[in-house]
Amino acid sequence: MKLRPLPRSFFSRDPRRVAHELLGKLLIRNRGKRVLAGRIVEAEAYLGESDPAAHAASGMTERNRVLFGPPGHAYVYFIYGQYFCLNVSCQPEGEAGCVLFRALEPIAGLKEMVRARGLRASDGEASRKKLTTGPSRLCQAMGITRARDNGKDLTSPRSGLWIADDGFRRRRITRTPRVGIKKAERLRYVIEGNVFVSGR
DNA sequence: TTATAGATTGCCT
DNA sequence: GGCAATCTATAAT
Repeated sequence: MKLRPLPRSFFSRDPRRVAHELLGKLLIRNRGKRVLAGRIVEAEAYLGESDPAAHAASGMTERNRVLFGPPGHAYVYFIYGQYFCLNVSCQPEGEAGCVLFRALEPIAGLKEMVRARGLRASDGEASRKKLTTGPSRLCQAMGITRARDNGKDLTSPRSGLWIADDGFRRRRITRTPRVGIKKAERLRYVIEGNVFVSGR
């Protein structure tokens, strides 16, 4: 399997375009000799300061500064007192915008993911499906935290967290409203029929 | 199968 | 002080 990192130019575009084209790509975590990988099956676009639901809505703060930096970098935020969510910055430097990773299909490092999620190998299919289905679940499975990963360059394998094209060609893509957002724009992108897409 | 409550921190008004 | 781009367990149907 040949893995090619996505170039920075891929992310220097409108988040809607990036979210759509990210489906089917791989999110890869290298931890020492171990490799964790999942295929992106669900993502949401968040626009810049014009998007009231985006963290960038009211300008740059200490928390969201990555969103205004160069494209292709990890924006990890802490939510509900106990969870993390992973985004990748989009648009040229100076302009905000990002894509939220909402669900992966586990590809490599399943045993590690099971352990990181606090499950047991014997837990069965129902819980196996919940391994990386949901923005905070996938962060748990891949060991993504704000302290460790916020600001990392996702276009470089050397950062230990990166995005690759392995030649996979996704099938049909559906658009729906974003999860937990009142304004009902269809900025959520999912691979149609994929079992690992999150609920709602 | 769906509905609801509770967890628990830090960001922003 | 209010509440969030969530998840889990438990209860009700």
